[in-house]
Amino acid sequence: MSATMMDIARDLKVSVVTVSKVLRNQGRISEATRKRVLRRAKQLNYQTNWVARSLVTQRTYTIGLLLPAMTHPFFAEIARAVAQTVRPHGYHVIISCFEEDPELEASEAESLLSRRVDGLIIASSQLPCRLDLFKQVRERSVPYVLIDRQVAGLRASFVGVDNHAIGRLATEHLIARGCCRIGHLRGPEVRIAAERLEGYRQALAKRGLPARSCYVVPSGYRDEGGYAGMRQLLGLRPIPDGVFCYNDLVAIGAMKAILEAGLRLPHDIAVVGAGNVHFSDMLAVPLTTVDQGTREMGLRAAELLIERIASKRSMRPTRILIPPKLVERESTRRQP
Amino acid sequence: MSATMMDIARDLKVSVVTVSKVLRNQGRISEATRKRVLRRAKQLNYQTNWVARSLVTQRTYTIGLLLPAMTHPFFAEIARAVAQTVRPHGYHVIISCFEEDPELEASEAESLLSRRVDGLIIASSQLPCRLDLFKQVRERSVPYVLIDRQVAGLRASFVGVDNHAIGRLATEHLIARGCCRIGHLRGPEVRIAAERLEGYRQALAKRGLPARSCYVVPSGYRDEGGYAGMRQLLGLRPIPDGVFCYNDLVAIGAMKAILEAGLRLPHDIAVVGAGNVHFSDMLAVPLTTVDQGTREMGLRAAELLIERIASKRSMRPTRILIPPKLVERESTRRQP
DNA sequence: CGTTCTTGGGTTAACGTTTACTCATAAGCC
DNA sequence: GGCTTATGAGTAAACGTTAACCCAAGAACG
Repeated sequence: MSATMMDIARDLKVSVVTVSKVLRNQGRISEATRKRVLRRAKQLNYQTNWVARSLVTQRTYTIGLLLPAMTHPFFAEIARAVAQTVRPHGYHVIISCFEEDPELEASEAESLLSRRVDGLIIASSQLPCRLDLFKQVRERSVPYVLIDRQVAGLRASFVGVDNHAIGRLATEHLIARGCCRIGHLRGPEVRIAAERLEGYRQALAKRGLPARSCYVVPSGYRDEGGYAGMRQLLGLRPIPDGVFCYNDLVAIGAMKAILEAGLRLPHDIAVVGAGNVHFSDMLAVPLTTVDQGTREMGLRAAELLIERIASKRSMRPTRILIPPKLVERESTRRQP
Repeated sequence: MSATMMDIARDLKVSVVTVSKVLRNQGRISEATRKRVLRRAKQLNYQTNWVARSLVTQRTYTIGLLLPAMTHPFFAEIARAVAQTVRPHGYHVIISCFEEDPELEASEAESLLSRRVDGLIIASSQLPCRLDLFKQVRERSVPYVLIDRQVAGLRASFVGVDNHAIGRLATEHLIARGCCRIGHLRGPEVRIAAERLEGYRQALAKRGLPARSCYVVPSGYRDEGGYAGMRQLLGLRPIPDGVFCYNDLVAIGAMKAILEAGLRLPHDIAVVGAGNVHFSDMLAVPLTTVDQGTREMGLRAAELLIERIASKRSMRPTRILIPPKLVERESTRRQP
């Protein structure tokens, strides 16, 4: 199989500890033996056995990333940012997707702990908020950071975007573009969606526009839901002249419904999404969206986690809110 | 910290081995002690320490997935399929993205081996085909399966799609829809692209259509490249009336260029993509594409790998080619 | 020259499991 | 009742490292 330190030690007639010290650049070792060990290691193609090292150091240099989905561009982007951020620190990432299934989320979290990950980044399915899960995690004193989705009733470090601001920015933008009957495809029943909805309401109120409850339609978090939701909005009279969508995927579904109905985009209805996923500006009608700093979210969460792992003693929970930015494209570019 | 078998053993005044046997359901244990151990384990909230177990069993129940990118929907889908397939077998997946950087690919592979993954699934950056990397892998006799991208000169198990067939299907479909000046955005300089190009040529030849080399334009593998490539095609006279694009992302870029030029889709130019990524049918003009069975690719690769891991002795390399399927949508729906 | 450092290494014991044996005791059998 | 055979456990060693000490020999010093 693969060579061990013992092999090197035996060949060179030194102790394993000497080899270990050389390979870790630690302790006093004469230049001569250092060279010999290094040379033999290279010859044997030695590679650290991380399993053995982890057992004694109690550090696996692995973090777990618990995501609802990874085919969703938003989470894929997060995963990428996290992986890139922790790599320079020597960490690897085990990604576990629970496909929005809380049962699976719990069992995967357990499983990751069992593998002794050094820390966890979690975008929890917050549906039945599984505080017991987090009690478990805390009990084992494994540092963790929540990302994107907060969990009610849990004091924990969190990195996310300011969802109120997203709702406000998007809605204010629609108003500025002359829309006065603004609908909202409000996504699934999660806190994030509620916050964006709240931002939407605030913006309407601030401009003195009416908030008609039938203009707010649930839409899930994918395009299919956006398509269905938009068709529902199109059934109303008068139809909205602007729609703020929970996210870009929902917006894509919505735009499709709009175009299918023979309406002009953005002339008849303007659309704003949220998330600024990569292909949003490559659509037939490039999508105006609110960038939620996905990359930065992943990056900050990873940095925060690494910091927690490094400093033994538990620190106070930190909250980081990324300020969103409006990105204007064709889907709202019209005369007020 | 977390409870160990020793804790349980001490409490119950039995040996660790007894505990171990109970927890693994192995060896003869009386029902009475079995119950006692299980109860205490639950009380202490015991969880297998996989690091320790891995050290002695030489199995980590972790596989490495080496991908060029994970924000690309195609690879995200593969990652998902792989993870879902191996989970029931108790495996976790460490995903490592090398962002199309061969250096990073090599170092990540090494790093995964160092962590003693039980197997590897690799979509190699085949650019400078790093046979040395694979020699390494083989030397450690870690089973691996190549996915999507073959590596020239390497006899290894491979799961991919029949790329000639993709080129043929797409091109024949365009011909059947009445196109006679068929362009091709041929993607990056990789074997897959060459195979699709070959399929494209075969189809043209079979129908006696001319293969004009200026109609074949490189395009990278993302939408930006497709956009640029299509603009180049639009500069030709006569312009093509049909385009087969390396993949869906490229096709999206191409469609954008077409619409921007004021041409009608599919009336003036029909477009076929490849990959059938999730949002292809949610575009303004839903994209006709060739489904490459992405999910099945991931699934088959994972199954193959698990099989290899299970059967100690090395088996002969297997090649699995998934047959592609044409999915017709609006982007080619026109009268012949 | 005796004492104290420094240098370069070695010893021993973990880390938390599993594996391969061994060994009492009780049961079964003629 | 003496023999074999199940049964239910235990012992010792191993997996490949690292951590905490220890120690001999030479150097430095007064």
